[in-house]
Amino acid sequence: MEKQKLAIPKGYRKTRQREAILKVLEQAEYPINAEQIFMELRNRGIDISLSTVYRNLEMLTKEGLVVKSYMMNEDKARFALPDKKNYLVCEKCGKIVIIDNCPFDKFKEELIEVHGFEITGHSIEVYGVCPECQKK
Amino acid sequence: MEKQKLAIPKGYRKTRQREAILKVLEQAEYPINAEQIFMELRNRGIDISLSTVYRNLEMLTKEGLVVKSYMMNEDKARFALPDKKNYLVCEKCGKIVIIDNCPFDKFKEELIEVHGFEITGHSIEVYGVCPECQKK
DNA sequence: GGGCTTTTGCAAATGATTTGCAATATCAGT
DNA sequence: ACTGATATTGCAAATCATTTGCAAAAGCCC
Repeated sequence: MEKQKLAIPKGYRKTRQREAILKVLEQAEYPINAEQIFMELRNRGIDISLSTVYRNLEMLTKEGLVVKSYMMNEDKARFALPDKKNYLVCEKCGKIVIIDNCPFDKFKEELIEVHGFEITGHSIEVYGVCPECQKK
Repeated sequence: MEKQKLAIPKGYRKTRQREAILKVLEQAEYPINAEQIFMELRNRGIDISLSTVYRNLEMLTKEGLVVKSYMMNEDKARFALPDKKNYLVCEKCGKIVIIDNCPFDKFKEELIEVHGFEITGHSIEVYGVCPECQKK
C-alpha cells in the first residue's frame, strides 16, 4: 500500500497558496488551526492572506481532503489530513498524540448492525494525562 | 445501578435558571446548542438571558456535568449530558442517534497500553447515512 | 433577616470566520 | 505561447457565536 499523494481535487485550480497549505498540513504532526497555518506559511516566505487560508480549508474540508475538529476548551477549529483526525490530548501540557490503527474500525460492524447506519466517517478525541505529566 | 440524579455542584448556588438549563439538557435526546436551550427555556416560560445560558454551560462543562462538542459543518457548540456525548449523525437528514454502550470502553486498555496516557474522557462522533435516508 | 457573595440581564466588546469586490492568476482551447 | 472565461486572491468590512463589564437582584450562611 503506497502513501496516497495529495492532489488538488478535480475542477479546482492549482495555486501556489493552495499547494502550500496542503504541504503544511502534510507536514503537521497533529491538527492545527487556521492562524497557525497562516503563520507557518508566512514563515516559509509564502505570501498569503488569512482569508485565503480559510477559503481553502473550507474547500478542502468539503472535498474530504481535510478534517476539521475542535478541541476541548478551544474556540477555534483545527484542521488535519484524515490520518491525523483521531488523537489523544494531554490535559496538563496539551500534548497531542495521534492514534494510529484506530480501534474504531473494529467497531464499525457493530455500529452498522445496531443502528443500521451506513458509516462514512468518524472522529475520536480522547482526553487524559500523558506519561510525562503523570510523573509530575 | 441507579440513574444518578443531576445536582448542582458544591459551591454554586441553586438558581431557577441553572436548574432549568439542567432540566432541558436532561430531557434533550442529543446534543443541542446554546440558542436552542435558550429558546426552549423561553418556550417553557422561563425568563432567562442568553448570556446566562452561556455562563452556566461554561460552568457546567468545567465541572464535568456537561460535555461540549462541535458537529461537522456547524459553527456553534453543542452541549449534552455525558451519556449523550457519543453519537451518529446522518449526513443527509441530520438525524442524530446516541451510541449507547460505547465501544470505546473496550479500547481504553489498548490505548493506555500503547500510549501510556491516563485516560479521563473521550468523545466520538460518527458520520454516515441513516436507514431511512439509505432507502431514498 | 441581614449581609456577603454569587448570579443575572443588558448592552457592548471580542474574536474567529465569512464575504463583497476589484485585481490577478490559472487553464483550456486555439 | 496567446487569450478569453472563470476561479482565486487580498483587503477591508461584515457576521455571528460567545464573552465580558457593571449595576441590580437573588441565594445562602449565620
